[in-house]
Amino acid sequence: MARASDKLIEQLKQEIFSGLLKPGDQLEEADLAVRFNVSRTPIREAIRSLVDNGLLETRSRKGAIVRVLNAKELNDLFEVAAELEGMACRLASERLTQSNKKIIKASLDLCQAAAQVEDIPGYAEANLAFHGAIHEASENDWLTDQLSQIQARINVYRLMPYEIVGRLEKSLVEHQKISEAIFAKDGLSANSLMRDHMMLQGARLPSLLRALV
Amino acid sequence: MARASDKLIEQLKQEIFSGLLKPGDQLEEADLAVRFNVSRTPIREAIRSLVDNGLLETRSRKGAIVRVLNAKELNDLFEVAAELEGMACRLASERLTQSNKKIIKASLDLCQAAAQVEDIPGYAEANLAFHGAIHEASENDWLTDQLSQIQARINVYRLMPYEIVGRLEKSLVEHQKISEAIFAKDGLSANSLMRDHMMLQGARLPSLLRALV
DNA sequence: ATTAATTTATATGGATACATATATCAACTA
DNA sequence: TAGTTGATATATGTATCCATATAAATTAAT
Repeated sequence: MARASDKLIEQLKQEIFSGLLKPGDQLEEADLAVRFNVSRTPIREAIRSLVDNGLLETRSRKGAIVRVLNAKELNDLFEVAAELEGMACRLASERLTQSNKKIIKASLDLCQAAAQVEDIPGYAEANLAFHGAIHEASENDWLTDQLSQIQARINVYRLMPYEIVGRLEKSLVEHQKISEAIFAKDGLSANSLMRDHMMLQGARLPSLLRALV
Repeated sequence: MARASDKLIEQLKQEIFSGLLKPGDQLEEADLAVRFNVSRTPIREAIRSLVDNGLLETRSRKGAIVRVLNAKELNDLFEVAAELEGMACRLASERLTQSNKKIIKASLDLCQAAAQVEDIPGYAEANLAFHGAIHEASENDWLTDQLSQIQARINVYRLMPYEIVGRLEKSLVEHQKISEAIFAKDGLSANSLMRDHMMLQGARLPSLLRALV
């Protein structure tokens, strides 16, 4: 039997990522205990975990709130994300196996299919698959781990209604170029192409923040 | 008043980093509760935190043990550390302020002083100061945070008696070159010099692991 | 009427009591 | 003698209880 707190962690993460819990929202242990029909103990453990994870923050005796990232913090986060994504591309170039190549290609096809019919949620999913495929191809588990954590953090700020006028097409082209560089084992190009790709996302941050209310 | 679990976390970290608790050692909640004269509750919170931090690991109903990193995991960790340290150098080159420059210089002097008299613990401390100064100069708080966490992890494996025959001198020269590149605002060189510097450390891993018993 | 102080309520931090799963050891059978 | 099964013990997981700090509200004083 899985621990109750583990389920709670997943559930709360979902609620944060889905936007149900918005940055700044307060979490009260007693309320959560009633909602999830468990005692306060596993609730407290889950909250602690999420605090350590950086998704919540606490002030002494003031309970936990969903952490709010300001513009600089988000920018810093994106910079690190861009660097590590670029690193993954470099390593993938150096260590590419046939099977990983296939997986990257498949995810790229998904991106293309979604882009053609302008299926935005579909593209978002395919996009994650594409990046995930590259992470795996890096063969560095620590890196893969870090990136999935960072991605989770970024996703909190990504799901709000955002206009992607023509951005799907551009993103797809960038993906294609990145893949080509990896397949050509050109780690240097793959690295910088991915970094640029990520930084373009990051450049949209200010408008995201404004949308945040 | 600080929370009891916070103090426990620091204490347990110290014991892990100091080698008192070795990888594989089991931590029993009741024992710790007696040792620290608190109830099991803060003990459990501390353990959870350390598990999330990656310093401990748990299996269902089997309690917590000090996490053991195998050769590949350590290698993966070093690769990421090297990349992020390099990134810090690049950013420091781009954003260097006069005050940060002074701090880097000061830490470099500490390294030199320690190296001249072959003061190994002194050099280790100066080394941390040097890297820390560069982290700060990157002006990226997220990066600084990640690096300090990674450094803590690496330190667990670093404190065992390791021979540094002539390594102090070499390390110092590398530090000097890195600083020069940063001061010349040559981010590209600073990045790769630091990456190489870190990877040299990483290359000593196999012997470290053998020393681990 | 406004502000400050005291009291009261409530939510977090910590201790303890209780439930349950796993491991160890012993006994019995093949 | 070796292996399997069952009972007991122990450590983890959960619930609840108690203490205390903080916040809110009410009252009193200027």
